[in-house]
Amino acid sequence: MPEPGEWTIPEVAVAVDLAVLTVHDGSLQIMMVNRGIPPYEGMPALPGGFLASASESLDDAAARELSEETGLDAAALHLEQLRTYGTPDRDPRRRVITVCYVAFSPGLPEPVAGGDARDAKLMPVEKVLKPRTRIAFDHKKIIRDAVERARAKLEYTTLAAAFCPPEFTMTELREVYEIVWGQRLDPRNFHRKITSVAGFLVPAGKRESKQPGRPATVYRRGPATTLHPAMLRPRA
Amino acid sequence: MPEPGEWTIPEVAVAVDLAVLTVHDGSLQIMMVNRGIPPYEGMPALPGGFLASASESLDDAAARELSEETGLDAAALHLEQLRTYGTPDRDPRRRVITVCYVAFSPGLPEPVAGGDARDAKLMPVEKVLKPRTRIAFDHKKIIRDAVERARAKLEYTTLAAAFCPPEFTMTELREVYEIVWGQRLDPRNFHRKITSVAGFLVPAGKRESKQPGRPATVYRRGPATTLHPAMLRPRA
DNA sequence: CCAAAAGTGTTCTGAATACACCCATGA
DNA sequence: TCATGGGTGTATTCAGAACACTTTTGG
Repeated sequence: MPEPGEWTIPEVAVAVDLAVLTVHDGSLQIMMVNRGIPPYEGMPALPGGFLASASESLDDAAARELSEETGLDAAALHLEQLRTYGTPDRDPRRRVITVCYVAFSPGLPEPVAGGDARDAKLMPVEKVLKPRTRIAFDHKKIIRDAVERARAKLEYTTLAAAFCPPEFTMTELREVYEIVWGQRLDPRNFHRKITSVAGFLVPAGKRESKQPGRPATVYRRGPATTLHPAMLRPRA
Repeated sequence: MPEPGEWTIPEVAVAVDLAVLTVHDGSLQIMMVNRGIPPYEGMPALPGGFLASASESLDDAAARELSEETGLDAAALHLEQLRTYGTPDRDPRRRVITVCYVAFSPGLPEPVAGGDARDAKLMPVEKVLKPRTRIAFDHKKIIRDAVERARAKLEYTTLAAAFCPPEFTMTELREVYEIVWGQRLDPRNFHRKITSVAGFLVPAGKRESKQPGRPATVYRRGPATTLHPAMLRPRA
């Protein structure tokens, strides 16, 4: 292994990008910002940016960019590293590698106020991934990977609850699964499956009755993080 | 998103490291090199190094380092990105982030000849991960993640065959599972499960009879890459 | 009372487990 | 022929799928 200092270190800029997914308005949506300058001027892009200094950790940079560009609080969200993208020509100006993160956010009460988040907006993933929709850099590929990560994690973790507000009903949780997977699930078997996982949900001791019909039990997130056995996607 | 050129880009060196796993001598082993200089002089480390130029892709750098430091041919191996490690103090000399790859290699016929691979040697993972074993940088953590990746992938992919030579028996394949998972599996149920996955194995039309006992069918890798349904680890 | 949503019970089916048993070889 | 490992058959168990049915509300 050559040592730094012994040779010319290639000039590589290190960035972080964020794929913030949320379930909103009946569809899976992703937080995008509008690019103000070339390249890809005026096109939607993932929030992100370069390391602020040589001593900033990758996780800190991700949390900072999330807060700066979308006004969301990283401490309240589940942030995890997705993958690093480093094709030499992914930025036409210079060599950039970007360490990407995924975050899973509940539906936002206010449409993201404050901060530098002027341009941040939610876009349906389905629309973003359409072949004719133009997205900056290789961000479409990143979004595809992020969505696949979310889909896979629903199977064996309690991640779905991260898409829900602090208190929610079984139907809301089921809709998260249905929307992220794009599959209808049997409400009755779903109910049984979820309640059989110890610690996934804890009853809030309340009931909610918005529509006609029997009122639903209100739940909060429980301490469990993994599902055993997993809830596998129906193989369509 | 700030733009490169608008501000001072922090000086960050980008490296790739490789966790080359193999099943050898009845245990899961990993390719390590010996560090010749400080820091961590004389300690085992993962093979790896810095990007050769600003135009070298991450995948190419990984393949190049694999070949340079171990003499293995990346084209013949399954190489996949694991994760990026970028704690600010992981290298005491300067800021380094390292994009790590995992590779899965069959047991090596010759103990890795040629190339710059003078110091490359296999070490049992069990030994490497012992608390008292000292490993350079944060490489112990990386190795733990790589092993967990391998364990998980055996469940839902045909990766195990990548640990086997081109032709192998059902027992050799089962031993891969047993060694990587550290669990005994029932040979009879294993046989049925594997043969029921279309395209996992294709019979080579031969039989092998090294020990007393009925000769085993010899197989080659088939075209399948995923397992449906998955083969789950016994929950011990 | 009726429609609608929440939740329970029951049956059926597919897959994992456990293990009895047969097969084919070397010594 | 016997020990040894390869491979098949089969009963049991467990979990998911399908769906009838009960419960509890709004209108």
